[in-house]
Amino acid sequence: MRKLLDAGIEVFSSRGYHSARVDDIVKAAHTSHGTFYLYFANKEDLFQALVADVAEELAAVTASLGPVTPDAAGRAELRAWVERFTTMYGHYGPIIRTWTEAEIDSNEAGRMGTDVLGELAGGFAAQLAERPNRAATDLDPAIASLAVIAMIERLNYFVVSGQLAIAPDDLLDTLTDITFDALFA
Amino acid sequence: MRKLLDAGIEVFSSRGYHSARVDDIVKAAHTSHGTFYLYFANKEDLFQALVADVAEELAAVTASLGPVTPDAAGRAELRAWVERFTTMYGHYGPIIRTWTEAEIDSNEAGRMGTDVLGELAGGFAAQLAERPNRAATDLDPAIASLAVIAMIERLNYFVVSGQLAIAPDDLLDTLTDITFDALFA
Amino acid sequence: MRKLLDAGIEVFSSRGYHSARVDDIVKAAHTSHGTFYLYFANKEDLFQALVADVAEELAAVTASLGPVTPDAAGRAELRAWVERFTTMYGHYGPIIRTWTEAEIDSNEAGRMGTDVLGELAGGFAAQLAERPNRAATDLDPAIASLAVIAMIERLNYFVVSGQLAIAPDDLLDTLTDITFDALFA
Amino acid sequence: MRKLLDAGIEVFSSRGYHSARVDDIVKAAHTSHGTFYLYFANKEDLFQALVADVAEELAAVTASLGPVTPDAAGRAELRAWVERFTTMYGHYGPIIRTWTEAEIDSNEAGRMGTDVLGELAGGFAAQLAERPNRAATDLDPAIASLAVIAMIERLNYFVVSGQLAIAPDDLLDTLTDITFDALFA
DNA sequence: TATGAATGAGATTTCATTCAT
DNA sequence: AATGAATGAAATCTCATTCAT
Repeated sequence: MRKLLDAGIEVFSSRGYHSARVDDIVKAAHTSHGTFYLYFANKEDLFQALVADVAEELAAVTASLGPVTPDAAGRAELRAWVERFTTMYGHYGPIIRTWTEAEIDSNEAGRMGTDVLGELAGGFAAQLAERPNRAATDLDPAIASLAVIAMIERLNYFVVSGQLAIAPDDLLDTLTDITFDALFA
Repeated sequence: MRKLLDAGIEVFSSRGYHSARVDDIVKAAHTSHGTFYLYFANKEDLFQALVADVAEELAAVTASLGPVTPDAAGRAELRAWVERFTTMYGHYGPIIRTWTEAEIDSNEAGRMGTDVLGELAGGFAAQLAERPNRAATDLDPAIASLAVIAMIERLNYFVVSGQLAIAPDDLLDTLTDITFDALFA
Repeated sequence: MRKLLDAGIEVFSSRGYHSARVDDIVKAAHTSHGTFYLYFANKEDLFQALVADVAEELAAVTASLGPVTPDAAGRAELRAWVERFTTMYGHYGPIIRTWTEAEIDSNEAGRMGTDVLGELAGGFAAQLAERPNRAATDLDPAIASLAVIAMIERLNYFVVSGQLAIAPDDLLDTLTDITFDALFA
Repeated sequence: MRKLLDAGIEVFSSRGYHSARVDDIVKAAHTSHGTFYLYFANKEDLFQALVADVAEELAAVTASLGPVTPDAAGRAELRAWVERFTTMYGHYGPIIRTWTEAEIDSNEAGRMGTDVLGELAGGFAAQLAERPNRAATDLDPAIASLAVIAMIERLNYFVVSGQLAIAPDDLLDTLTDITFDALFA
């Protein structure tokens, strides 16, 4: 079963949800079709299991955000968080991007897409809501948070998918600075 | 042929690239399979034609960016540009998000994905490159530009796909402010 | 119409009956599908028209056989006849071999196959029947005639189709000698 | 798989290569399309497998030719060989004639056509080459051998395909006599 | 008489899923 | 628990034929 899950990551990552064949997965797992259907009801079921793993990881990352104060210490805290996100994304990113593809279907897994990004954004928004003076700026914290999360996820996606080649530090610095300036400065 | 292209937009939008069947497209176009293959070699060929249309629109939007000076006028110029992008995305967004799905395949259309976002980012980066004092900040203009473009595209995506419900003005204001502060302030 | 017939020879020759598409034929004839169906009811109809041409040529060759006496003069006469057959086959052979392919179908043209070879054989058999002393050998003239006709046709086929490369004179000499010895010596 | 091969013989025999549909074959084999494509990549692949079987049989027949001396014993040997060929042809002939049809295509199976007949002819030619006095006649042994093989194959074809109705003994006697006189007398 | 865009029946091929062993 | 051969529904694609112009 673990072999099947790992094979699922591998195959969904390289071929995407729709193009991934059960045959590819069982071959990668060195097992048989029969075994596949012993553990999972169907292709989507396996995918959901992977998505559940990813959601757990994402939740952990969300929870790991400490207070981002409007100073250098806050910026360092934020940078560390972006780094954790990036590390996590480096591992599960391929599934997340497949997830994006599957979103187009009206299946359960698909609908989870924004929810999880929304949760990440919620982590930022929660901190902002507690800052009275933040109201001074005219940006809605919820929307702005979602915007920067969208940016962080999307830029990581381009890096993970190999479409964008930049140094890890540049990625972190850029995302941290824009996020910090936009939300926490 | 026009009917087929329009039907293509419709079907790819609602079902995504892989789930769209040629049968759906010809039904939506009120024509026959034979006619489809008269004009297009296969499903991907039709998709590529649509992508070419979109790429043209994107290029037009890219070219339409006037000078974004670090003042209120510049911010207004940027906001107008974001609005044009959002309008265009409202129309072609469904194809762009399908495009994102197709990116997973190693086909020609897929590979165009980042290229075009890269072009949009290039529009920003070009302006920044001409500003001598910009060098003061430590962000690489190219990467930062790509980051905000990723944000703009992704947030619009969530809105267009109905996963995020916010007022159009809030969307524009948020994206404009973050972008302006990150790149042009 | 002549253009279509010629195009038919060309296309049937190069692709065979089943693989030849009406589209190929009209393209080769520099005309249109509409025009094709103006002159011919369907693909088979055009093929039948070509077969009728070939049958006519074959009948002419059959009729051209003079008396083959059991001496050098007879051998020369036979050789001249084989040469005429070979010349004719060089032109219409491709259609004849397509004909062989079409024989497998239960269409009218197909069924004509052996009939015409039978006619050619009949030309030989008729002469043998008039020779009283021929009865001395134990071969049935009709069957032996068909056998050598089969040989002549088949060997020419291999030459015409490019599967067998031999000098024209060797082809003629071999076929003439075997035929002469088998039937007329 | 054996069922599919047998069904292939049956269907190719009755409909020919191009007209045979995979659907016909799986129906004849009482199996499904899926199973067909489990064992064969496509229609041609199955055909090639059959051709390989036939080629093997043909090679066995070729190898079975003993010395054909220029006397009654040699003639008997030859007649026995022709009988073996005819028996084999009675079984595999339908595939061989389909093979002839497929020859028109430029596929691998097609190209094997003359090669195998050439092998059969080679069996004759090899014996003739060892006979010093044979050089006396002016016929090239290789060409003459091919001519009689063409005759034997083609006449058997007409019999097997039902286009020619003659007694088995007449067929054998005719082919044996002509071949013996042409090559071995 | 000539055209060629449009048609749709029918052929090939794929692949998620089942089930006897 | 594990297997993998078998299935067949569904998808893609072809091409002979029609018909409005």
